[in-house]
Amino acid sequence: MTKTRRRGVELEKAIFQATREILATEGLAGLTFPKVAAAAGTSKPVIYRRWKSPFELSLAAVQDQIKAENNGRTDEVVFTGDSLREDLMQVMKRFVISMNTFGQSYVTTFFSVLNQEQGTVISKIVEESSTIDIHAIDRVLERAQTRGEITTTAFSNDLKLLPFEWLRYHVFTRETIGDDKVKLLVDDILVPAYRHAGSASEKA
Amino acid sequence: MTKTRRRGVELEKAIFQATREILATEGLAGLTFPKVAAAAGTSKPVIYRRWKSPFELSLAAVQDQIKAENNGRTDEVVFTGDSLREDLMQVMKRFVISMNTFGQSYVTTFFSVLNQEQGTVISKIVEESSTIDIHAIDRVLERAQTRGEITTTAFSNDLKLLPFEWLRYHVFTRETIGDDKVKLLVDDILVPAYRHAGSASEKA
DNA sequence: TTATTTAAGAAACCAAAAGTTTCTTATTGA
DNA sequence: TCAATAAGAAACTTTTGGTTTCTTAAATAA
Repeated sequence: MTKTRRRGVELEKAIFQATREILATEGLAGLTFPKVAAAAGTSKPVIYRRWKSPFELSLAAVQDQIKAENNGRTDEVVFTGDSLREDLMQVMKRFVISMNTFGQSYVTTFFSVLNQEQGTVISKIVEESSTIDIHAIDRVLERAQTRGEITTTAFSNDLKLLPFEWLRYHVFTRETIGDDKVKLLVDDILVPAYRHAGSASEKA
Repeated sequence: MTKTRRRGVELEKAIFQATREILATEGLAGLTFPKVAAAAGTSKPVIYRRWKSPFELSLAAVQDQIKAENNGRTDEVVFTGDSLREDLMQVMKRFVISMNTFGQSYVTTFFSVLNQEQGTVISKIVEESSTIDIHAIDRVLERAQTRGEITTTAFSNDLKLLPFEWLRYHVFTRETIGDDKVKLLVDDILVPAYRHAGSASEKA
């Protein structure tokens, strides 16, 4: 009988997988090297040799998943709608999908809990995705302006980010985001807001 | 020299105080009975006799503070504005203030981290405050309808809760919520959204 | 194929900190 | 003043995270 002994990337994949499972069930606070080793069916020294802290391991595990699922990022989408509403629906639906897959554990585990230095690392990640989100909205707005649906594309970043942040909130609270929320967002919030900017009353 | 030895409510207050301090600095993950005992200047058995887990203690400590600061709840506010916009500003500003005081630690510490059963307890708390929030918005909308500013008060709870949830999101991410966000919310989001409902185009 | 290198896994060990028990004594109030 | 209650000190147990050592499987090259 040949004792099978995994090593290299194969072993690493198993460790990442185990890490993500613990992250999902117990959060970052419950992630310890001994637990990971047990869950991955390997030994503690293997983990300690590779990573300095559970936090670093968690980042690696999440990035591994993002890399694996990195087909169809919100960034490089081709918009095909023929109205502001259609384009917005495309952006938001795509966002919800990516959120409900890898985003689920990624966002949920990484907020709160993080003390001092760790917070900055997460801030970086959020900032990056914010850039992508804003970029997507900008393109949608430009298309809408070309069509003549809106009269300006000059909106604050706060406004542009609001829909994404609101959806993320619901990920925090472990709710499942359904089509109803997306529809509400697009039809009752975003479209009116963007159209409203062209109107008269701009109070200071 | 008389050895002073606290007991009863006096002692309990000190324990709650210490609990909140640890909660604020290290989060729920860092809250342990020995630490609380040390911080409160008492002994471990005192804590162990009263609470079953750090989580239960944390709930008690936060509720204690809520009870103490329970003057001026969003619920029983008398609205004095003479427009939909004014009333909305009052609601949201009050929310931000309460959020920036006890809400700060309360919300920040309790999301994520929570595994299974704990999540449901928190959901309860959030649900309760949601009820209050919706109630406040309802009253604002009724007043606006009476004034003739809007034609209906029939909006989904999702829509009514959106502003509160968006603000809470920013509390999560440890940002400070300024007047700019409140103004954006009221002028560029809420007022247009509520007014929009009366308009023609209601797509399915 | 065999020798050599690399790295995984088992097991024993250490240290720190959470949790428990016992006993003493201050405080309250009958 | 005495009895009942509850706080605090201290010793102890248990758990668990982290480290070290050694054995041996797997990969690589001679």
